[in-house]
Amino acid sequence: MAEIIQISRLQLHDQVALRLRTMLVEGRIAPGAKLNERELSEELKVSRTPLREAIKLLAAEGLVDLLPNRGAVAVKLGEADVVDAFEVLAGLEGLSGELAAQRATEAQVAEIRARHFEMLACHARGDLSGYYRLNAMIHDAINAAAGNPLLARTYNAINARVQGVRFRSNQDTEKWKSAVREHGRMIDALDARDAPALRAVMVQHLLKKRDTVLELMRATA
Amino acid sequence: MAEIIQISRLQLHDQVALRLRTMLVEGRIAPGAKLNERELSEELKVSRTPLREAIKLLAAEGLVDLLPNRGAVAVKLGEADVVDAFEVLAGLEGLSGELAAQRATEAQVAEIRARHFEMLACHARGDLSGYYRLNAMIHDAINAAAGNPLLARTYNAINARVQGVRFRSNQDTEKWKSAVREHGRMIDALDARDAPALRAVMVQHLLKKRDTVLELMRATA
DNA sequence: GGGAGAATTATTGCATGCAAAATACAGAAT
DNA sequence: ATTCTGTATTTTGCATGCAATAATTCTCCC
Repeated sequence: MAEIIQISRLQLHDQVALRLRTMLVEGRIAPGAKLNERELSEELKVSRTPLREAIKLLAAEGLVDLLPNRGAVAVKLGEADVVDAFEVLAGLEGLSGELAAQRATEAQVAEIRARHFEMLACHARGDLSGYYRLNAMIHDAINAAAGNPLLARTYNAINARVQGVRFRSNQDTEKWKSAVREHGRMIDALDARDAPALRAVMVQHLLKKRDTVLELMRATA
Repeated sequence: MAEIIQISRLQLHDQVALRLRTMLVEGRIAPGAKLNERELSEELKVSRTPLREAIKLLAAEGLVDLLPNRGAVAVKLGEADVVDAFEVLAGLEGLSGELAAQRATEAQVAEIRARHFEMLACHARGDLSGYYRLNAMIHDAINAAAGNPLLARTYNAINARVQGVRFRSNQDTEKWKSAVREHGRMIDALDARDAPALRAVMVQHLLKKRDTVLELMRATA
């Protein structure tokens, strides 16, 4: 209940930021496209003031570039940007894994393990979107278990930048299988409370994902 | 010249954000204090619109908290917040060191070494503010040498949160000497291109700084 | 036909105005 | 005296208006 009230009480600029964010991540606003304030304010049925505030927020998150006196454009990620983003994400996830292995409660470990099996089920069924959903949940849970909200927030902010390309890079069967195996090793390391191992496997996992994304970028370009 | 034009061309909301940021970091706006829009707009001689945009930016950076329909308050860092921030900073600096050891050009290494000696000079003279300035320059240079602009930006954003407490924690002679020794080991590791060593010493350095800051917080509280 | 320059249009950036929410306050009831 | 309640004031949040900058179109000249 409280949740619903919270959501309905979201201020206009936050609602707008939310909608714009998904539009950007899902590619409904194409990379490189200009964000016209009048058009968007009509489409979203809000005045320009909250819209502009939302755009400033997205600029801080790195989802749009702000050109003085010329408005905002959706960022178009080059290979270098993707490499940089994954480098930072790998560092953050590695830290997250290290901390989670040390700090996770048994209940948290059990929950992560359960999600892991649900994810295996999605993999078995070939349910990619379910897999992605569970995958994100597991990573969120690990971030939560790490017990550092700032780390989680920072990770999510940077992840949002590459979410678009991540999400379009539907990996092939072989890569998928290998990603699942890596997830298995994550669970093992977490069970064993082996912090360096969990760090290593999470970093490795992300670097592999980076390569997949880069391959896709090169293929489509 | 271009710099000056750039600066004068800074949009109003960016100028306001800049001024507010320093006011927050330097404690001219006390932690926990409310940011009254009318007061601030009169003090900074701007209308509420760019002021509000600037406040939103600072909220994204984590320097102020936004309470719906009740405005913004300067964040008051608890011990947990400081611990979290330094944990993330240590992770990022560790990564930065690791990459810098691999990627720095000889010219960059030389420049960092030169700055290091200038810093030693400040230490010898007991010039704390010069020391801090050089210290920050060295860390920026290492971030630059790491060759990941996103990493540098992320580091700076999180560093801004704790800049206030960092900067007030004037360490005693013994701690200062030990910090200088650690910096020496950084230069050695960078010279030797020993990435794991540079990572380790930078993480260590930051964790020590964290302890110093925590001591000060406990002492003043 | 093509290009340089000027006028027009569109768009952004900032200021102001207005309504809704929150806070402060005064008085009454317990 | 304290707490509750209704009102007044303040303050925030959003919409709109206006000026300045950039984009576009049109005209004139080559």
